[in-house]
Amino acid sequence: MSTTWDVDPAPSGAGGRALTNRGVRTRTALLEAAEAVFAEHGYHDASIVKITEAAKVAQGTFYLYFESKQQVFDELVRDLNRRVRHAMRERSDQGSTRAERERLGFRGYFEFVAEHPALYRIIRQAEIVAPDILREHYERISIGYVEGLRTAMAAGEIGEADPEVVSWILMAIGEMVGARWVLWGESDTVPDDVFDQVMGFVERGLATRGDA
Amino acid sequence: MSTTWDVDPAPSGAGGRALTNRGVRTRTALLEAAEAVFAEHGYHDASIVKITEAAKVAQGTFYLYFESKQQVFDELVRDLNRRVRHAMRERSDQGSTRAERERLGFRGYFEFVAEHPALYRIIRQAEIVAPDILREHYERISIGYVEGLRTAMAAGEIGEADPEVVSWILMAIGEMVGARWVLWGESDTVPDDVFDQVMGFVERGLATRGDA
Amino acid sequence: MSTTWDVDPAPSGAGGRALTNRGVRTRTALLEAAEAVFAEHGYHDASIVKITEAAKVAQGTFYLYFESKQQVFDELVRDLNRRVRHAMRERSDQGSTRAERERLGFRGYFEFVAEHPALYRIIRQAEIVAPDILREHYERISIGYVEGLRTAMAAGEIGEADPEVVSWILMAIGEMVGARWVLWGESDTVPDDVFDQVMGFVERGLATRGDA
Amino acid sequence: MSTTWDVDPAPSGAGGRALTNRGVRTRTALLEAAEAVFAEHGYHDASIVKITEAAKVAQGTFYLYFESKQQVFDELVRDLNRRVRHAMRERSDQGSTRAERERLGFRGYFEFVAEHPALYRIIRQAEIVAPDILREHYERISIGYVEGLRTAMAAGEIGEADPEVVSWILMAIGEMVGARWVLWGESDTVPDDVFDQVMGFVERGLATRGDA
DNA sequence: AATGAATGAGAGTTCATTCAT
DNA sequence: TATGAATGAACTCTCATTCAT
Repeated sequence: MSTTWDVDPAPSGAGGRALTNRGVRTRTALLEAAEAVFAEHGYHDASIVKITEAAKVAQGTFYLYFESKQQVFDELVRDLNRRVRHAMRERSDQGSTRAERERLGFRGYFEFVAEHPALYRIIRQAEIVAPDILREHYERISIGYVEGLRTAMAAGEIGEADPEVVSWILMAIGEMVGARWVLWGESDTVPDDVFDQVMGFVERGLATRGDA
Repeated sequence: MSTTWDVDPAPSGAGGRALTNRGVRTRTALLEAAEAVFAEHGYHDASIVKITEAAKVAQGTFYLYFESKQQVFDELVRDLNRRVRHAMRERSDQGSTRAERERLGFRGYFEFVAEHPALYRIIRQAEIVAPDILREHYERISIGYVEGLRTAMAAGEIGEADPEVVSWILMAIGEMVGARWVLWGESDTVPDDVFDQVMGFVERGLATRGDA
Repeated sequence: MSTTWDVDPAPSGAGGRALTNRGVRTRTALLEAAEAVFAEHGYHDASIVKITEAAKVAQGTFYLYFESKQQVFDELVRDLNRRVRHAMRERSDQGSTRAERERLGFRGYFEFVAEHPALYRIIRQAEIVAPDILREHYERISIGYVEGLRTAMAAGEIGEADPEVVSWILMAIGEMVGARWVLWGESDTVPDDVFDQVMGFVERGLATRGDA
Repeated sequence: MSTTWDVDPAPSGAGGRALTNRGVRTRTALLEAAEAVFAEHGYHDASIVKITEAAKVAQGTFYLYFESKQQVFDELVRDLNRRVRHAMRERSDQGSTRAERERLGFRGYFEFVAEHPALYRIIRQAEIVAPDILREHYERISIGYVEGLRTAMAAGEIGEADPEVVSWILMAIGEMVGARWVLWGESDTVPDDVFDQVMGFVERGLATRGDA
């Protein structure tokens, strides 16, 4: 079920040129440094100097691997998207019932946020800095959701509803709760009682009219 | 029930000094210009030059009324917060049943977004540029919600649940749906079928277990 | 007979904005500094830092008055063009016979080169850096020549010939002799014997067939 | 009559080391690439990357054959000088009378310019980039002229005059007319009427007083 | 109250050259 | 002989802020 954009592209240099092993290492170092720096300072206050310093390479080296500051950012957002989706899918696959998979998926998402607060902030900046890629990001997560929702509806496990709308609602909840209780909160994860409240709301929202 | 931060503060100059009538006019012009410029270019690409040009004053004049670029931005976000809450409350007050008020509140929010897409973008930038004020923004909206939810729960109109968690869920849904169907969408408002789907989910989520 | 491009344009800032007295002074300082720096280092090795240092202003100040390095250069070339033509015309106007005016014009040109070797080098660079403006430069000088040549032909003082072609020949000679004997030469001016040789060639070249 | 600097020097590597066949091929490729790149972009905007890309070798390879960017440029100018002189001489040798040789020489020069506009631009840049070599360039052409002029004077074919001065005048005319009518002009060569005008001026200029 | 000239640090980016393989 | 990664200084240009009038 994996689509083309799930595939991790082979790393290449700024002109699309192939890389030696050494080149791959440097590129990775730069990408990781960029991730950290963007997260800490935000897109605009992240500078190439800071990134190259963090990667321990000279300024010019940056441009051997990326065409511009914007380009690394874009790549980072796409990369993050792949990783979030992977994390969620991996977790939810372990559940045996539909509801359990739902819970595990959310848990997986919150854990991901807790582990990569850096990346979370990057996504949020994309609204201004790379709007197209942000939409792509949401679309992709949405598509994954829609699939599962359709199956569950067909099986009568959840009520009939427009799966696309529902998918955006679920994303919304995940993102906001993640921000409020993981990023801004004091604890490292969404507290159990809050999590239960959230899942309660979601389950009722998804339920066939008349049960829940 | 209005709290202190609901009150529109009397405008003052950069040093907190009182303003003449002329001063008030200039300040207002600058604030409006800033709003437009921040919305169009984003925080970082908005420059003082652009703002003062739009306000038709000299560059130096800016600093007679604001201490820094950051400060105008903060003020703008706070101002926007007041306006959104006002718009929502005004609308929902016109409903007679709880569910109707809920619907009207959401409608009000989406209309506000449609009319002020500019301001919506400003809020989103605040995540990076003025995180404290952004949290303040959400908290205030949350508090308004919580009030209403508590009353409704007491009246048995909706199910028992942690009203704070629910309030954040409602905000999440409003914001994401607003972005997806109003800002990025082709239409000027959330299409009726989508709106119904959203409200359906919300009503089920809020419902007492066993009804809906 | 002065044309529009002979008129010295009122100095203005980068955005075309009007200048205060102080502004005019700074602009002039920058222009003079640019002239010196371009001449000494050539277009590419002339840097804004060097120019602003020479003008004793901060780097940013440069951009209050000029939009780019290229723009100052263009302006400088145009300015120089005005000055060369003025110098030549002024000198040649003092002559009483046609041949004398010819000699005085050349003398004026060589003197100008001797006094402004800086500007001479700037012109030469224009070939690469601002080719359109360079052609403009030659065209304007040519036009001035053509006028005088036509009159002289009508009066039978020189032979019939295409005045435009002749004008380019005269420019060519002036420029090359100026480079060879003034700029690269040891003396500060074209030695008398060389000058006489040059004028001899020119006079014969201009002469009506059969005399000289 | 050929002098030492007419001899095409055996190609060698950066340290003056001898080259294998393969080395010679690489070096030639670089030189040709450099010619094209300098001509298209000008000295400063020509980069080693562009040159090595055009030559299809790696960046580092450049420095196996040349010590610096400047050095290739110098070599290119010298090479060009050889070729222009060769082209002119070859053409003028075909004439039977002195005047005919004169015409053919000019024609040859203009044709060369038309065929190698690229190289023409390189020469012009040398004024700033490699002034000494530019003077060398003119000197060499001048010397060739002087020879011929002296012979013609001795034979009474042209008037007595300082042959050096005359040679610079002739170069001046060739260069300017070439620029004006070949490079900037619409046609591929100097139009016949212009050419006749030019040669008329030159012949009169060279003539013994009293004839022409 | 208002102007606009001036500042200067810092941004992203380029490029001739060197070095390790 | 050839590669291509790495360097780092230098470049042009922007902009929030201050200052003199």
